[in-house]
Amino acid sequence: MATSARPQPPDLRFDPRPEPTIRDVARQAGVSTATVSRVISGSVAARPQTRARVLAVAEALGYRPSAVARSLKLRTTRTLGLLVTDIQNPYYPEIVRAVEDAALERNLAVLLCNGADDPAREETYLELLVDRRVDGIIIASSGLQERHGAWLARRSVPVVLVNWAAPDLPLPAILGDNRAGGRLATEHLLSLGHRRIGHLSAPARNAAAAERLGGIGDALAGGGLDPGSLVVVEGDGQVAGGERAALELLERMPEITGIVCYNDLTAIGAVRALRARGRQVPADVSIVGYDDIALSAWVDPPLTTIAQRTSEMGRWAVRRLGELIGRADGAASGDGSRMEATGDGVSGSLGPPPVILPVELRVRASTAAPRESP
Amino acid sequence: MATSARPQPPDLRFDPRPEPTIRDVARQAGVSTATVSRVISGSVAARPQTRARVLAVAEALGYRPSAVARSLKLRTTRTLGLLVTDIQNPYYPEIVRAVEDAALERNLAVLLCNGADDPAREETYLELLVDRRVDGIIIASSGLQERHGAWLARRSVPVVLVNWAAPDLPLPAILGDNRAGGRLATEHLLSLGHRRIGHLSAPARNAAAAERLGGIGDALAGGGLDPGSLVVVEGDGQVAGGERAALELLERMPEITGIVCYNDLTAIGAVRALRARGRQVPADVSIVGYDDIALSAWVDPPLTTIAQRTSEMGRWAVRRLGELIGRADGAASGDGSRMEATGDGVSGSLGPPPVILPVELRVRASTAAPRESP
DNA sequence: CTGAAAGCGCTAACAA
DNA sequence: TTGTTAGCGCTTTCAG
Repeated sequence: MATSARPQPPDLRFDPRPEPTIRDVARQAGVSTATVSRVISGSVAARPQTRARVLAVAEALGYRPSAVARSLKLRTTRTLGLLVTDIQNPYYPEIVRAVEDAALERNLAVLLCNGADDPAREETYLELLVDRRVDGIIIASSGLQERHGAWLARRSVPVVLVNWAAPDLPLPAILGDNRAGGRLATEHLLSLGHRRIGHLSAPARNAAAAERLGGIGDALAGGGLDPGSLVVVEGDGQVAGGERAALELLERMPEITGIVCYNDLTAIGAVRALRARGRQVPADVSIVGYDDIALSAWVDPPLTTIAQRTSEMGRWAVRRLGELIGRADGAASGDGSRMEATGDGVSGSLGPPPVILPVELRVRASTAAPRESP
Repeated sequence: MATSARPQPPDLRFDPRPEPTIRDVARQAGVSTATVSRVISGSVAARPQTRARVLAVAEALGYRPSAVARSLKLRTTRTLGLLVTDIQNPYYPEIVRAVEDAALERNLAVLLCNGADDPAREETYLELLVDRRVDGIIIASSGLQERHGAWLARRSVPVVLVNWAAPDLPLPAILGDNRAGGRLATEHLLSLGHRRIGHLSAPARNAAAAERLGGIGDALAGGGLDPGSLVVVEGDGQVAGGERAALELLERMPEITGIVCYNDLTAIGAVRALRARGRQVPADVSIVGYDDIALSAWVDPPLTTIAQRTSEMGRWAVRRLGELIGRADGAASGDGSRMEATGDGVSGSLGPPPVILPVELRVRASTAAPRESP
C-alpha cells in the first residue's frame, strides 16, 4: 500500500533540514550580517577579500536569502496575482503564458488564481492576494466589475485589466478592438458573397460580446444590409453552448450561409452542429471564429478567425503594473511593441481610456463563397 | 496617448495607502497586539467583550493580517509551487486546475511555474520557489530528473511528482498506468479487427512513451501478432509532430489501418495527415489518442482515447505534500477517492513505489472496424 | 484572560 | 569599508 492509514508515519515526513540564514553565513565568514547582506545584494561595495570570503561561505552553505524576510523588510513581495476566468478555457493559458513570461523577465512570481466562473471563489482569491501583499493584480476575467465592483473600488493594491475594461472604474485596461473584430469577420463573409448571415454570441453581460455585435452591425450596414435583420442566438462561449445555439440558429434561419461566432470555441460547436444537420463547412455554411487560439488551426476545417494580440496584452499588463507600483526596476527597455491607443481622450474622472489593440483577420478553411452566389 | 513617454508621471502611480497593521488595531481597541493576534486567529479564547471590540475595530479598519509577516514568524508560507512542462499544452491546465482546487480547499496558494520546455527556465523557477520558501513543490514535468536530478537530490523542500516518476530518486509520485493504457488502446484496435497497426510515439527520453509502447507490445503479443513488427515513428507530443510522424508512418506502412498515438495532440496531427493523404478516419484508418483532454471530444472525428484521472492526481499531490510537510492542517477528511497502488513493494532505498492510477478506454468516433475485415 | 517581550531573517540608517 | 542597531508585522512563551 502506498497510502498508509496511520496519520503521518515518521518516514512520511520530509526531513526539515532548515535553510541557512544570513547569520549562519555571517558567523562562518567572520563578518556582520549587514556585510553579508551588502555583498549578496551588491548594493554597496565590499573589500574584495571580504566579498570573496562571504561569497565562498554562502556558496558552501547553499545560502539563499529568504524572500519572505526580505518581503517583510522591503514591503514588496515581487509577486503578482493573476486572476483568470477559467484556466481550462484554452484562451486563458495564452494569457497566463504571456503574463508569466513578462513577470519572469523582471523576476516576479505569479500567483495563479482560477476563478472557475465562481464569484465566491473569485472573492476568496482577491482577499488571498491582498493578504499575501502581492505587488499588483492582473485580472483577466471580464465582468468582474459587476460581481466585485465594490472590492475593486476600495482595493488596496494596483490592479490592471486584461482583455476587458471596467466601464465605471478608473482601472488601466488593455483589450482588443472588439468592434473592429466583429466588423472584420462580417466584412470577410460579405466579400465572399454571403448575404444571409447569423451570429452566435455570448451572454449579454459580456461587454465584448456587445462590442463585437456592434461591429457586425457596422459591416452589415456598410454592405447595404439591414443590421436589424441579423439573427442572433446566445451561446456560452464554450463548445457546448455554441453547438446548442447553432442548432437553434439553423431552425430560425434555415437558409443561412454564414455565421460569425463570439469565439473559436463557439465556432467549433457550430461546426459540430452543422455537421449534425448534414451541412458542410464551408461548402454550405461559412463560419468565422474569434481569438485565434492554437486549437483553431488544428480542428477540421481550420477556422477562419480574428486574432488578438494576447501576448502583447500580458506584456503590457506586467509593465503597466510595474509603473503603478513605481519601483523603477526594469528589465524594462523597449520590447518593440507598439500599441495604438484609441479613445477620445476626454476620459473625465475615469482615468486614461483603455488601450485598444488592433485585431486581425486570419483566413483559414472554414469560410468560402456561398454555393449559389447571387 | 495612453502610454506616456515621461517615466511614471505622478498620476500613474497607485496611491500607496498602507494596509493597517496589527498595532493599529491593538491601539484603537485599547489592547495589546498579542490579544489582537489571539482574537483574530481564535487560538486562545478572549473575554467576549474584548473579542467583540477587537473584531469591530479590525472590521472597521479593514484589517487583513499580513501573510508575509505570518510566514516569517510561522516558518511556513502556505504556498505551493507547481512546475509544469508547458501551460499551453492543453493537458496541463487540467492538472493546474486540479492542483489549484485542492490547494484552495486548504487555503494554500499556488505559484505557477511554466517550464516552457526550457531547462534553464526550469532551474530558475526551482530556485525561485526555494527562495520564496514554498512549503512544497509539485512537479508535473516529466523528465525533470535528467535535467535537474542533482537539484532534486539535494532539494530542501518536499517535492511530489505528478504524471511521471523519477526512476532514481525516492520522490513520491503519482501517475497513470501507462503500460495498461498502451495495451487497452491496442486491444481496442485488435478487437475491431485491425491487424496492421502503427504507433506514433513521443521522444524516447520520455518514460511514459516507453511504457505505453510496452503496453502496445503486450497487446500485440496477446493478439498473436509479432510486437517486433510494429512500426513506430517518433512525434513530439504536439500536433505538428504528430502530423509529420503520421506522414512518415504512411510512407513506411501504406497498408496501415490502425494507429495508436502517444497522446491526443499527436492523434489530432495524425488525423490531419491522413486527410491530407486522402484517407478517411475512421473509415480507412482508425486512430486512438491518449489523455482524453477536453479537446479530444470536440475535434472531428471525436477521438477514441485513453482517459487519465488527472484531477485525482492533483488532489493526491496536494494531500501528499500536506503529509510530508507534517502540518496537520486538514480540510482533509475523505474526499472519497480510492486509489489503487500497484508495485511490488520491494522498493529498496527508493521509498514507496509510485501510485499508479488505472486508466480507461473512452471509445468515440475515431475508431471503427477496418474496411476489409479479415 | 491579558500584556510585555523576544524573535522569525532580512535591510538600512547611522556610526565608527 | 564595516559593525551596531532598529524594526518590518506577526505569534508565542512567560508572567501576572
